[in-house]
Amino acid sequence: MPELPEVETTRRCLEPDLVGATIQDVDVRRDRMVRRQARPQEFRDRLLRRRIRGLGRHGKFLIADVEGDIAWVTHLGMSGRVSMAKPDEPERPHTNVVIRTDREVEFRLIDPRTFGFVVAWTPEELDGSSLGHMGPDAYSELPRSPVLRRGLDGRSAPIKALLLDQRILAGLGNIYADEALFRAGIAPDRPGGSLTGDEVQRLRRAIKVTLDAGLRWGGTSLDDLAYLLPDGRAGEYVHRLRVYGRDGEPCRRCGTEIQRTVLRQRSTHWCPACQT
DNA sequence: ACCTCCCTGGCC
DNA sequence: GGCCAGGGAGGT
Repeated sequence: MPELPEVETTRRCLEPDLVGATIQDVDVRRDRMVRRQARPQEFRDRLLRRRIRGLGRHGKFLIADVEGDIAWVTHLGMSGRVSMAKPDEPERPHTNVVIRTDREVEFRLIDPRTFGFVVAWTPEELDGSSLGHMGPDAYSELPRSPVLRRGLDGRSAPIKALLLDQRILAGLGNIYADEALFRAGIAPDRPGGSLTGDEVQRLRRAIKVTLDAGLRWGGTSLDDLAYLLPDGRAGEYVHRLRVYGRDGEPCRRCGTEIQRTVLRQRSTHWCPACQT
């Protein structure tokens, strides 16, 4: 489930331990995790003995700025999470990548489904990657509503699908897209181009409020606890979700039963009374 | 502008 | 045993 609030929460947790640290060891236990590297060996070679200068994020991508103009990029996919642990702490199952530095705790990427990945890219490779074709960050670069509206103009695809398209806006996933549409009072299957100026303004505001709330509560840890903060705590936003995963339960605002439908192969949760 | 597939684990 | 799951690339 890692979406923008989970990745940003992860970033904030990692920052004090990673920024300024020098990478001493790179251990890839599953080759699949470096599948986006042209040559798998390059991941290790480009990071070893280099210093981490900063830690950023764009959309759902975590980006470490490494000496030598290398971007160490981590994506958590569907089931990934990072754990910062002392080397003598037992490893959890599916610890697929371990990176040790000159600091006390090591970076462990745990990812059962291996949809996540790590990669060390040069600036040119980064530009040519999906990261290079990503829209503005939904949290730190959220465009004004007239700009957003131009992006939706003429689009017949459902607004839910457009919110998930990272080339338009980067960072929303299935949970926060549903939550933002509920807050905006907009039905998920509305064609993007059919939204009025007022509706786009409400949607923009709803995205901001939803992401802020998700961040404030440390992100969303669902029942399976696939996502946890790097220190092992659970994100508490799951208790404040308005629609996601609440199908069959009463709408918190009007009491109508929350519906679950499938839109573009993704589960979609919404209140048929509040969202039109 | 769509589907399909990549994986593993958990739940019914 | 079958179905479901936070994401995204790749092919048609």
